[in-house]
Amino acid sequence: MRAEPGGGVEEVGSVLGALADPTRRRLLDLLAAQDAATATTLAGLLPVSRQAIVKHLGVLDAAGLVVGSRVGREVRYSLRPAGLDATTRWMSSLAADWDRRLAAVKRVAEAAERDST
Amino acid sequence: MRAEPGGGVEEVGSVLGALADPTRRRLLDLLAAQDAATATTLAGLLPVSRQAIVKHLGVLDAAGLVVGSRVGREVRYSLRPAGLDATTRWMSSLAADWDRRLAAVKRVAEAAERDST
DNA sequence: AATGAGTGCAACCACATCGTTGCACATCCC
DNA sequence: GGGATGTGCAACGATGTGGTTGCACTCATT
Repeated sequence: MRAEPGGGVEEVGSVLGALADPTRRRLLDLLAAQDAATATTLAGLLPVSRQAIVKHLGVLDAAGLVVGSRVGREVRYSLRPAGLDATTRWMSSLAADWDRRLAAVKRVAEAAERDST
Repeated sequence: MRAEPGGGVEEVGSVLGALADPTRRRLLDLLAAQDAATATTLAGLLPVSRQAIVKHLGVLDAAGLVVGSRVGREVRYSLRPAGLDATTRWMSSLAADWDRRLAAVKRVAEAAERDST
């Protein structure tokens, strides 16, 4: 079963982990630019072997960010709108979450400031 | 020199990498909940050694998400509002970026749909 | 049917990462 | 001063990760 961002805590890590690698981010960029591509094609655009690309696509797939579908003898990979969409939403909520916490931290800092002066 | 999210591409990776580890995310949670804490204290709250905590805090510091300041014989670590703030902003812009691309992908998909029918 | 392009699987290597332990050094407090 | 507490450094081990290569297999094309 593929990871569905927005679900459990486990998925958070898989998405962040997938996004942490620069080659995988480039892969997402490339896929966004051309809708769909095969591992072999992508390997021609990046300075790594096809097998390395395949592994990266596997990680991205496991994180629910990408999907591959077989067409004849080749496998076309493309972005997974649902997964990416969920990820962006989750990121926004995480950002909001942190905003709340930072606000709390700032309040404490200001209170300490007042106490010391 | 510490990483400043919102700056170059390199920092993106360091922040995502820092956030990818569950123990580090818990560390951020704990720091958000109590404003400041030492590595020794934090080690008491998590199932890992103090040294492991120290390393994690080092990674978080390198990503600009946390800061440690010496107070007598102990070192108090706390969240770094500037770094986290920049990170949340960057995440939002990344999300927006993806939204644009996904919209483009969807247009292409719909066009293909029209062509094939 | 035979060749070529594309994929899948497995072994392997180098290196990073997460975790440990042991010990030396600094600092507070009696 | 001397003991307790906290930090810093270093070595080490296990495991994960990014990358490679080699080879077998599948499918299209002629």
